[in-house]
Amino acid sequence: MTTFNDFGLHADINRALAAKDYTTPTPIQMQAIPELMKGRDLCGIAQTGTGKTAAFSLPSIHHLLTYPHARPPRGCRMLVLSPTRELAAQIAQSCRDYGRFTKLTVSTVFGGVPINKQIRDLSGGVDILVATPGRLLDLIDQRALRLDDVEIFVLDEADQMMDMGFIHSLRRVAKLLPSRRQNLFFSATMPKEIAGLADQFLNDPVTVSVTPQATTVEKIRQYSTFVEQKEKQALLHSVVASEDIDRALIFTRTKHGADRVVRHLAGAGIKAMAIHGNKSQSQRTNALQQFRSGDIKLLVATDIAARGIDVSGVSHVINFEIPNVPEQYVHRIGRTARAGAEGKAISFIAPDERPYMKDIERVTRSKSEPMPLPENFNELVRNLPKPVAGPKDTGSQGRDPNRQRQDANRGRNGGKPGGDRGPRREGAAGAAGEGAEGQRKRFFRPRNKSVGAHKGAVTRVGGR
DNA sequence: AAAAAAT
Repeated sequence: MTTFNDFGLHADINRALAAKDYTTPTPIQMQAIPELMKGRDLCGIAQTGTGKTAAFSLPSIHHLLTYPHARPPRGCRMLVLSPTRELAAQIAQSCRDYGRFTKLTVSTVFGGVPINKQIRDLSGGVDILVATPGRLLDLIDQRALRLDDVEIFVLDEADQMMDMGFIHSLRRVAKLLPSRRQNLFFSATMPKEIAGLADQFLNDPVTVSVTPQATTVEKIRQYSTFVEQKEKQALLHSVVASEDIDRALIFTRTKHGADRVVRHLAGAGIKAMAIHGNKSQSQRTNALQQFRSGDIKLLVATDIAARGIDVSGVSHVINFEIPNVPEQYVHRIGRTARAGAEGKAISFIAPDERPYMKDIERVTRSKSEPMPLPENFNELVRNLPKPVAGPKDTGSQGRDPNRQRQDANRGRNGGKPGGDRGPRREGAAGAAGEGAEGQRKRFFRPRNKSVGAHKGAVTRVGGR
């Protein structure tokens, strides 16, 4: 049987693994680590929880140690991009753990927190940088960071990074990377568009897949209940009371919805916190930290927490509202039953959500078990405690009519999703010289066929 | 259609 020691990783890494009591690699680690140590590009189809972070960070740290190199001032040797701040923080923490017996430096940069410390951290250069796209570009624009020295580039949750609003940043980042580098690309699902992108982006990649396309994790028992939207809150209270919950993640479709659920729970004397993109970064960090520590057992979240967030002991995922993208369901319920544990997913399905659930069952090729409403449900609905007042209800209302900056960003993406309308619109950046070649659709440098794929094979770009 | 990500 393969153990971590068999990979021939740097001794300092093995020491860290031993300290963590890690001996047996997961399937993705088994497949990916040897190839990555050869310097190959990698296309990984995997969710977090499959051991993905270690799969890419261990061989990368090995590379950084084996080919020592002075830290490039204001640069980094390895760059990891993540779609959410929480995930970035989590990845950075893993890298620190694995590199704890080395002198490698790990930094993380994302928005919502002061930038000055990040600028200072970067000034002398770092070995590993984990970032979200917005702040990364901000730092680059401020000349606090450059990407010329990146040897390893990791794109995590690539399918989410392809979304509108991310893709522009991603293209910019890609252009700033040196052409010779190792690319690692991870995506939980691999729909056609992503596969196409991966193809442009990776150079003769090894493909590893540990979850068959968007299928539901086996260990999770899935239940669903048909319930009117208005009565979901009562059902939630009943579920919280009757289920043996260690930790539960409750997903809503909107940020507002998440807050409302928390206020209702509070009204019934049930402690819970919300996490979503309208909360300040400190509130977000705090909520996640309290959920991790067990101070709160219920975390109500938008899909900000659907991916990647790795909290052990999540016994239940409750879909208070059904996601309308089936893949998102897979991500959500993947927050439970992690690392061999068992888990339960319970979905509340309002009449108008039935089609979504159908879609989900088709995509996951699984069917959830019906969970009946409790006997005394009508009574529960009638006696539902009032929610505690929200911030809006408490104090001065609408004393803020100058709220018209919402649309400030609108102009940029112009909202035309698939719109290939005209080659012009490179938006804000203005006519940035940019090659005229038909590279509208090329998010990344075209894949260079130049054989070899070996370390030495210098890939050239732009020479056409 | 919503959410995320820069201020």
